[in-house]
Amino acid sequence: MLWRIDAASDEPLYAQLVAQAHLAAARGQLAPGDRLPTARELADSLDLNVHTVLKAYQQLRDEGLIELRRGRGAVVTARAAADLSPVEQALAVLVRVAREANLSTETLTVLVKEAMSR
Amino acid sequence: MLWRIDAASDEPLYAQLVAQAHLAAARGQLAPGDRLPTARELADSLDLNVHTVLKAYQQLRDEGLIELRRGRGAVVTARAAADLSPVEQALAVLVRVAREANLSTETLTVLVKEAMSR
DNA sequence: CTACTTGTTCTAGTTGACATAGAACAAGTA
DNA sequence: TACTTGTTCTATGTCAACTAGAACAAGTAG
Repeated sequence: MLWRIDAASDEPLYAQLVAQAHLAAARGQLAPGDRLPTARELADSLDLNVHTVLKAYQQLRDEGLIELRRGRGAVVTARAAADLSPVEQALAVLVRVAREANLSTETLTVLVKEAMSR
Repeated sequence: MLWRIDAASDEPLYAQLVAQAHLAAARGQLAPGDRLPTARELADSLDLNVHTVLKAYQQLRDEGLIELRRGRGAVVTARAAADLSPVEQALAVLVRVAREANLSTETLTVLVKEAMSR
């Protein structure tokens, strides 16, 4: 899969990695059993710190997308096959109506987090 | 309107204020022509710094919800009547499908910001 | 068994956004 | 004119994110 990181974004680097992995899995670019690059490899190629990548991997593990084993690296789990297309569709709708209401990205983010915490 | 601020939230205080004002306007608790408390007043009652409140007010002005005038304070604009119910509905859908896909709030936030930036 | 790989854990330092604090100022109100 | 209130400026403290380096543990591969 292709990793695209925006260092200028206000979104944490590790969170960007997590989101990208989810999208890749949803698009079939990551199949169950596939291996992600080792943390040290990915950190090298993206010019990030190993710890940043590891934080992303650990969150991906918490979310059930990968398994982590010492000496072996990160392996995509069976559960990773989850279909994200409903999410992308819901996202598109949300963005459209939010724009119509003149909501800033920041404001919308607060609303999303609030809605998720309920 | 009632202001509810969560100091423990990872969401910036000013952003919480902005989101709350939008919700209040959408729910009719803020009608065009209404005045918000002055920045100094609101800062006092919420135990925040004036600058924090002013930052929220300035963003609300940028988003077209209020007008700011020295000596007078913050007045809700006509545009504030925008209906947020489509947004709340879209939010509910998004949260449901995101939960089904096991996405964390953090991950979903990245996806939202990415979608808004396109 | 041995050598190597790779995630885990620890400490430490830097940076930038957020929030606080205080002050002077400008533009409007009464 | 006196007062209110947003605007702008400087300064400071705090915290998460990121970087950095090291030692360690558990697995892989020969």
